[in-house]
Amino acid sequence: MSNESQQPRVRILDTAYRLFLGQGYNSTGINQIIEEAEVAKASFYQHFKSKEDLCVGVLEKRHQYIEEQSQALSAQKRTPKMKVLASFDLISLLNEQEDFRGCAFLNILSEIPADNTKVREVIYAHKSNIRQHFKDLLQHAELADHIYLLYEGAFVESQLYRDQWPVNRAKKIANSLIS
Amino acid sequence: MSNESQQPRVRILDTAYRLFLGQGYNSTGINQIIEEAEVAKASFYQHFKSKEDLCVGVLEKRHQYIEEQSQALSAQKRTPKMKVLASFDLISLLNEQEDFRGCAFLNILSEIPADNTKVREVIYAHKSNIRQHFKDLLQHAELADHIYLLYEGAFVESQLYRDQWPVNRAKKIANSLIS
Amino acid sequence: MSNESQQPRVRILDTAYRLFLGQGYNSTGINQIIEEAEVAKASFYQHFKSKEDLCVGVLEKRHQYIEEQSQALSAQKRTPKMKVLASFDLISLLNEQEDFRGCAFLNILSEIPADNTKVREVIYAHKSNIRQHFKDLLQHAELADHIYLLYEGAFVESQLYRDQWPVNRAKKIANSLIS
Amino acid sequence: MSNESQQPRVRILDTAYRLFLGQGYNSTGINQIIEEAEVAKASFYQHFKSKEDLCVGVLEKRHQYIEEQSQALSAQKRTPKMKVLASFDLISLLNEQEDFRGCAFLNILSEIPADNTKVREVIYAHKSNIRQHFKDLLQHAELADHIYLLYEGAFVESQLYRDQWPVNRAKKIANSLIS
DNA sequence: TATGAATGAGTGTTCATTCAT
DNA sequence: CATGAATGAACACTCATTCAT
Repeated sequence: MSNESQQPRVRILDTAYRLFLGQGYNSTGINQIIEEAEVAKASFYQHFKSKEDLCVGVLEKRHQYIEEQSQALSAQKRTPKMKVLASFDLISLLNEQEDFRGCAFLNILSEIPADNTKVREVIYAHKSNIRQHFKDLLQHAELADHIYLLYEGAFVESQLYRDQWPVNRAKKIANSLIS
Repeated sequence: MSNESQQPRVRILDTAYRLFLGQGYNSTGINQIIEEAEVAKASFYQHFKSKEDLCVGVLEKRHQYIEEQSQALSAQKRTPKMKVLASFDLISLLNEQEDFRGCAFLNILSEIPADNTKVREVIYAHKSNIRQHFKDLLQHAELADHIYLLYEGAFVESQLYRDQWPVNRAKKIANSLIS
Repeated sequence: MSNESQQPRVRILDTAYRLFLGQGYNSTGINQIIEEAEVAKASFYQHFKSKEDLCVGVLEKRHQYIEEQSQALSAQKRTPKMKVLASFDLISLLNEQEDFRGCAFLNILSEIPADNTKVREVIYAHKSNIRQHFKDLLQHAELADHIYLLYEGAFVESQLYRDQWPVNRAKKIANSLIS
Repeated sequence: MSNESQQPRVRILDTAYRLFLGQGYNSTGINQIIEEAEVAKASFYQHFKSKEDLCVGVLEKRHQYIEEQSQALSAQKRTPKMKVLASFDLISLLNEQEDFRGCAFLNILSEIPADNTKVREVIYAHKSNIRQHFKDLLQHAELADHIYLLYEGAFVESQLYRDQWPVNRAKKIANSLIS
């Protein structure tokens, strides 16, 4: 499927998604995006009113992807416990597929100014969603947050160590925690 | 104590420390640093051969600060368990003092290119040190990593939620985990 | 004809041409070029991806100019011998017009790092072209190179002595060499 | 013989000589010189009041070296003709030893502003000296300048072509010119 | 709707030189 | 005599964004 067979907006979003995740938000310039997406600069600003706006779009796309993968992995499992543990498999999968780039949401959280409300809200929504997901499955708020913190810690640490050990460890712990 | 009463190198490092932590690495330009540190641009490059080099300096300073604070809080405690729990108090303290900016090391990890070895190594060393700290105190590798992942998760999540709940939760869990 | 009546790319090239020839490549900064060409800095980099790229452009423009002048002078002459001798008149003309700045190609050859392939190739192509020109006219390779070396020597020495004597002498010798 | 066993002035001069010839005048910064010469910055300015001043020193040293080599090659020859031809062997030698960097005097002539009288005079003196050398040997002003122009052309062209052909050709021509 | 030329403000870095000690 | 810290100005280059066509 060639680049030109897609709508400009889609091409921009796909390209930015790939670049923001692969090399970071600040390290990715508008020029690189429009060049690789093969769109004109003004076309870009027709579809996204700013780089920040694009960032929101990318994070929403990422959210959707994470959701899909999560549900795909979860669907094969029968018990809530196994569904929870599947979340850690998702991190493993992303680490492998994307060479330990870590959590796109947390990375961008570190890159944007603290007062960037719009982007922060998308990140907040995504993470709250995951947190709630654990709560829904486990029906035990404290345990859910325990798992959630392990999940987040494992994600961020596997990026730092460029190794799956934090995920493996966290999953093992989670397994022992959930009755 | 006025700005000029310090050595230029100290002024640069202090300023960069404050700015990198407060507004991020990429959002802080050399120009802002030298202006607020009141040094000439070439003076800056006499003391630090690049911005990356300064970043290493800042992270080392941060490491030192974290160590000092950690030991100060830890010194008041008698048992290993209480010393471990004191680590969570340190996050609480930093969150309060620095308005939930999160972990400087993880933030910068997200900001730099993945192949920046020098900076990554400082970050790696700092985090490995903390991980080892828990291992030394608890004499139980698995438990130590459990605590470590909670610690990291709590740090990163309190930045996102701009709230102490993740630290409080993590500390409470840690308290129950350690016999 | 005012500056603004031209396209930005043309204004940049004309300005750089004038400055590189008049004051040297390294002594001419991008800032001076864009200021005198009355274009924004980013506009410059839209048309030329680097200073080196601009240098290539300037040398190509110079090549064109030399060719035109050479053919203009040559066209009036009937015999190959007279056409060869006209080449020396070209040096005289340039020396007068441009105050003995010497050969732009050789000057820039001295200014750029030895491993700058792109620029070197333009210089090489220009000089090879001149050398071949003599060979074509004289149909005698050894004689042609003899003339070529005198031509180059005359160009470079008139720059040093800020005087036409080397050109006059070289032309006289050439006259006596060609049957 | 270690670096420190020499006087500072000598170390600076030797280093600058090597660097100016090897990588060019403008591409060589004061910092690189003092670093490789292992002298303090202020020590440098004690011995040379400016970079231009150092340049004069380097060119004088170069002049001396060329003279010595020239006389060494010349001394073995008996006739004036053979002594003249030895000059071309010198270029060959330098091309080999110094990887076709060309004539240091002409290179620097191209690098400095046209109004730099002090440096120009050293260059002028050196070249006048060579020109006079040919006149003295040949006792025939026109022939001497013919050889001189070939000599200069050969020097500059072997730099451009990174090949000995111009020197070989020029020497052969000179051989046939001198009775 | 789509374009690409144009922009001002900024990036990190290096220059040759001076000065207090 | 020797030092190394300090400097202002300049370096080549990139940023996200706008606007006339």
